[in-house]
Amino acid sequence: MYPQESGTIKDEAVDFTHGEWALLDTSQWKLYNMENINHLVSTGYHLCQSDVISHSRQGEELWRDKRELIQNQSPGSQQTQARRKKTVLKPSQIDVLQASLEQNPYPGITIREELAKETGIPESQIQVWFKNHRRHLRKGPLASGRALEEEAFQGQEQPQPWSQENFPKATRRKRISITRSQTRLLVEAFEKNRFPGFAAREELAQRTGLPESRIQIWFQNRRARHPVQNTSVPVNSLADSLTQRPQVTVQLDQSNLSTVPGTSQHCPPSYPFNGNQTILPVLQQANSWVQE
DNA sequence: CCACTAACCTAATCACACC
DNA sequence: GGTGTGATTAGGTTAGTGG
Repeated sequence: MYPQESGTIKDEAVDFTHGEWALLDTSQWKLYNMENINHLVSTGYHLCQSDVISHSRQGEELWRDKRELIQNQSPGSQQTQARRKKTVLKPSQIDVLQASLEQNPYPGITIREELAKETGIPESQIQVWFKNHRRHLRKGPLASGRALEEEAFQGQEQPQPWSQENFPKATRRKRISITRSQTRLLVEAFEKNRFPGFAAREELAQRTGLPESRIQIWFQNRRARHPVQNTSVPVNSLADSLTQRPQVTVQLDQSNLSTVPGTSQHCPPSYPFNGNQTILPVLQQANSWVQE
């Protein structure tokens, strides 16, 4: 049944022109998202959980990126930066970081700043580098494939030599205090766009005098503590759930997700699937509207 | 095309100041 | 002790780079 036709969600979904994307705000995007789901259901398209979640997540990303791309475009500007440009580390820099990682995978702010000085890499990027590389230590440098992951999962629980407890407690960055006026600027920006890209964060950094990395953290904390507000319109409140924590937990019946044996091949779950998965009330609701 | 990985996200939690 | 909020973490995802 899936895919019923040769088309994909992407093929079926309504898209906008470049100019139309620019005009979309958050709630309009959500409406767009839900109307696509409705459309797919009404045309008999078979959707599984991962489709909806994945499409919704990708959709918001897409919307976010397209919107930012367009908003940031000024006449004559080259390319917009939704993300920081990916830095390619030199072998000499990697050597320094690798040596430090082997000594202590949880370097405090002092060590990170020393490494920043030595390598010329910004401290915030060093922090990210350590975070990304600690997972190699946990999984093992060769365990990148799915088969290897499963093998590791089935294996015995082993004492983790790289566990945080085995290392001295890292000294934290000194907590910065954000003034009222800085907060006002940040909140203002947050209300316009909850996901500022690199360029937008840099601009905010300039305007507030705060480091870009702290602004990124501020937005992360803010998003977590100020979830998207529900409106009175049902379609919005429903779509809100797509970007927030799932709201219902149900016992999943695999047959509800697919009528075809071996569907997992077509429709692999985006997240580890344990049969007691928390899912979104999207399809149910979407179906009920279609039936009206 | 595909593996690798920097950059980014959420969620949970820690830490600390302030009341 | 409760609250607010900046900082850190794990784990998942996205997207650029290079073989």
